[in-house]
Amino acid sequence: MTARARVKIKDVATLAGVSTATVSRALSAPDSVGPATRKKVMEAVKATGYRINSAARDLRQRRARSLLILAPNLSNTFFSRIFAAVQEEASSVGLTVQISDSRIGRDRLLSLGYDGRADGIVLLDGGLDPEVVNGWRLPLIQLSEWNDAYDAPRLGIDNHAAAGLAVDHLVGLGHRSLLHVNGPEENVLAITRRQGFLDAASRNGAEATVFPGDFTLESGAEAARRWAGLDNRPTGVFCASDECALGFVSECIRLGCDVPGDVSVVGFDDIDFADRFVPSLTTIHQPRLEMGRAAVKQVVAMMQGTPKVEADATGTPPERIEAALVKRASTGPAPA
Amino acid sequence: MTARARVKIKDVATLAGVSTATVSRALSAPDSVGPATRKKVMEAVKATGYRINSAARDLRQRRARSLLILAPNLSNTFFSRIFAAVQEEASSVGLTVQISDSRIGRDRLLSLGYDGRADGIVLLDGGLDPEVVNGWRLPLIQLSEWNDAYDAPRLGIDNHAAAGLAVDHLVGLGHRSLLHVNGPEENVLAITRRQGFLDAASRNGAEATVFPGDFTLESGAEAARRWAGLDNRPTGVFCASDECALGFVSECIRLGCDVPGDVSVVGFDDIDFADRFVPSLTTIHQPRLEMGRAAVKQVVAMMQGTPKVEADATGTPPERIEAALVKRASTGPAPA
DNA sequence: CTGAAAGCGCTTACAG
DNA sequence: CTGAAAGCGCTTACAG
Repeated sequence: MTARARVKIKDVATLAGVSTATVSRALSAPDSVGPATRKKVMEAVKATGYRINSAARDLRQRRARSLLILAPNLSNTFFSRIFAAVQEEASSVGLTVQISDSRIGRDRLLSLGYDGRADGIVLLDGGLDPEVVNGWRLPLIQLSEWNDAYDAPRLGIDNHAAAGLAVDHLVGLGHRSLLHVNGPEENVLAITRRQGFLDAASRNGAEATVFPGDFTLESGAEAARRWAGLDNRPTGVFCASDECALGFVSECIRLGCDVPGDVSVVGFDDIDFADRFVPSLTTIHQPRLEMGRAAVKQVVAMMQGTPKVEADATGTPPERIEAALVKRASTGPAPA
Repeated sequence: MTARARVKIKDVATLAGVSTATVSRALSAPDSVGPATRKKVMEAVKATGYRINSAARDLRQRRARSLLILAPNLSNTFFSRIFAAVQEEASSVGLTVQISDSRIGRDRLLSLGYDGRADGIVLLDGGLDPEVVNGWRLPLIQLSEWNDAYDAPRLGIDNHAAAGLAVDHLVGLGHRSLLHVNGPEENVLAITRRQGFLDAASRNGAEATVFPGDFTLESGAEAARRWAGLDNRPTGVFCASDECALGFVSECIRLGCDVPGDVSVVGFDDIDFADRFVPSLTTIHQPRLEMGRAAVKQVVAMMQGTPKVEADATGTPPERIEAALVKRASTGPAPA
């Protein structure tokens, strides 16, 4: 392990007494060279400690063997399992993974889709400039969040229907007055879940209120304080995210209220802490491993030239992932 | 935005009526070309929508403008803020970030340090084969976890002393019998925290017990069940991680015990949920943003040839980040 | 200030 | 089965 100059294919070729072309072939398609040659090359590789320079190979082959994940906030715990799933699936087909925050400058963002370092994109942000996204010349899939102006297939759960599951659950427990703590105003997930909440409440003939929020713990706590100040407190609460719901629940407890005795709370996502919180959180489960894996498969298929699947006649995006309500301890019968 | 062939520097040069060398210079060092030439080139760039092919530039310059982060578990919430900090800091100096799981095959792992796609590594895993790590020919910094057999500088808090802070806090509250829920057997952080716990307990003349664990929520819950079965239950518990501590606390509550009435619990890390849990968690704060930023600065300095800072005479690693005890609601006076 | 030419380290038709 | 040569898309001494 002494420090040595980087060995390149030419060094191996010289040592083995063959051409670089033969070394290249012996390494990438062993069957295409003679057994004796193969042996000589392999010995030279071992003796020199040669490892291929991927950057050079990538340039020559005009592909990077790399996937780019773009997310609006790398420290969001909702994403971490998706990252892990994407990494695992990508790795299994020989691709490396780059992760970047999608909220970087417009110019830098534009470059990402052009610079020859990635050959596919998994986009977790529905809030980017469509001109930038559509300007990229790379296979791309929208995961979780989406934007109708992006010209790319999407993958995710049915957020509208999922919100309905939460409402139906609360109504089934006897709650007649419902509160929704919203996500960020412009966020497509928030908009869809909110609409799903309103539609389901109306369908069930329940009273519906909406408080602002932004998916965070703190916004949930803030909503709880506001809720506590109400004259007629809704008894069933549906939060746009688990973090928000956990913030809501913990602030309620801090204020001396009982969950679910005084108020039932439902979250969204089923992050790891949801079933460890006290009380454990009733929520909508999003299968994040499955989402990450499916996204990679889809984008890899696109890289290999599979034609995009189009939305069917009803406008339903073709790639639906099943979400489900998980009943836990934060919801119970409405107080008498 | 019609689909068009990728435009390269030659196309720009032709349109502007100059050589590719001049285009290259106009773009990377505008002052080195004449104003009129510069203008012609810029117009041609705009007209063609040219964007540089980074892969080609990287190969020619023999650097990748990219940092590689290696972590043993991408879905671990402790890492997410570090990732975000690294990304932010790297981005501010023009570097992209690749993230990879460090628990991939040995061969694939070895390649990462050789393949010309990264020019620096931030390593968050102390459990890799030192031969592989030392075989890499790239500036590398160990962050959080470390391994004495790695030939690279490290950055992190003083885990031994931090464990002492937790113990002193519990002893100060009157706890005389202490329990530690350990991290994974072989993990250097776990070993160091455990030793810090034992040394501080002994220094304080407190009784000390250690249960196995692995940093996870579930292992904390398991330890709580085991604790509950004890005849003489320790009243002060120090867990090797926040997740473990939250698992311990929630299982205690589930078993009908009061925290901190019956048992005080201290965690380690100060993850986002620590202050939102009910009760909020007393823990050791690790400044993860600072850690991520400092790691990037250090590895960038190494890339620019700054000589490694050596450990001083006392053997103290030079790059210490301050950890601190954060007192919250999960700890209180020992029961009478 | 600008251009012709070499070269970063590979792969791949093409020819034999 | 193997090699000579071209080329992936850039940058950079070198010369003028």
